[in-house]
Amino acid sequence: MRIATYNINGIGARLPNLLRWLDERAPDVACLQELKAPQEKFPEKEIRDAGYGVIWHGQKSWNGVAILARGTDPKEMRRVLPGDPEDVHSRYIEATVHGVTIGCLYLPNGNPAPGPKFQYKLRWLDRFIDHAATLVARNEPVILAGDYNVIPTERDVYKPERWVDDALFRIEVREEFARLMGQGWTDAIRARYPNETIYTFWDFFRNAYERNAGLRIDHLLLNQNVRDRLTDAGVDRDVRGWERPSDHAPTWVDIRD
DNA sequence: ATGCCGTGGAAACCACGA
Repeated sequence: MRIATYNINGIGARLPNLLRWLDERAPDVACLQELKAPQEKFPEKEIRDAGYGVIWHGQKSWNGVAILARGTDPKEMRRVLPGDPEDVHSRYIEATVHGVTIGCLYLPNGNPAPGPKFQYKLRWLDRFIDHAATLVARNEPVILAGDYNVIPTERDVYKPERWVDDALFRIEVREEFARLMGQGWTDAIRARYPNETIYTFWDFFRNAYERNAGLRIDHLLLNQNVRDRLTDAGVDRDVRGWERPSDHAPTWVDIRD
């Protein structure tokens, strides 16, 4: 069973790319972020015609998350991150698919830092860690997949010294991420490739993809129940080189049945 | 050191992203 996360940066502009990726790679579950579409403008028919059941939480202009499941409908568990009724950003949706609980998240960017956006990011991370604590110990498989907007370590960015003041790499954010991992999650890409340079995002400009000036910010965290079932993990980095690509590449895990 | 690019929405510029 392959579970992928893919920040598509606008489902309107990215639909052909998304449909090609679903057709060629056939992930069993796909967590999408940055739909950038209101609820009623999500291309449900095209997704279903491609063979996927789907739930989504849209928002005009920004954010927006979805969970696709091949040949079945994801069973929705929640569509907001608990802890702040006044937070109206569409950044979290959670479902079970074939007995696996899957949280799909789009963590706030947080730039510029410091500032209100950075404070929002830290608050959101705090709420996310609280929610993750309720999931990590479950005696059932749980995977938290998405665009974390967190560079976990120096190995995960092409030039760490340039990013120390950025909201994706600031020490407060890295410490929060480490606190989350301390609950007992497994970073699947890092578990599969302990010592390699792996990126999931390349900026649109300055030929970042061609120079491999990337970041690893899309993550799949596995709880202890599912960790031992991990057989493979990777990044579909070639998708970043397709026509009209997102700036992120699909990132995935394979889980033994 | 920096939105130089890309998307969406509104209205031929701006907000936002990382």
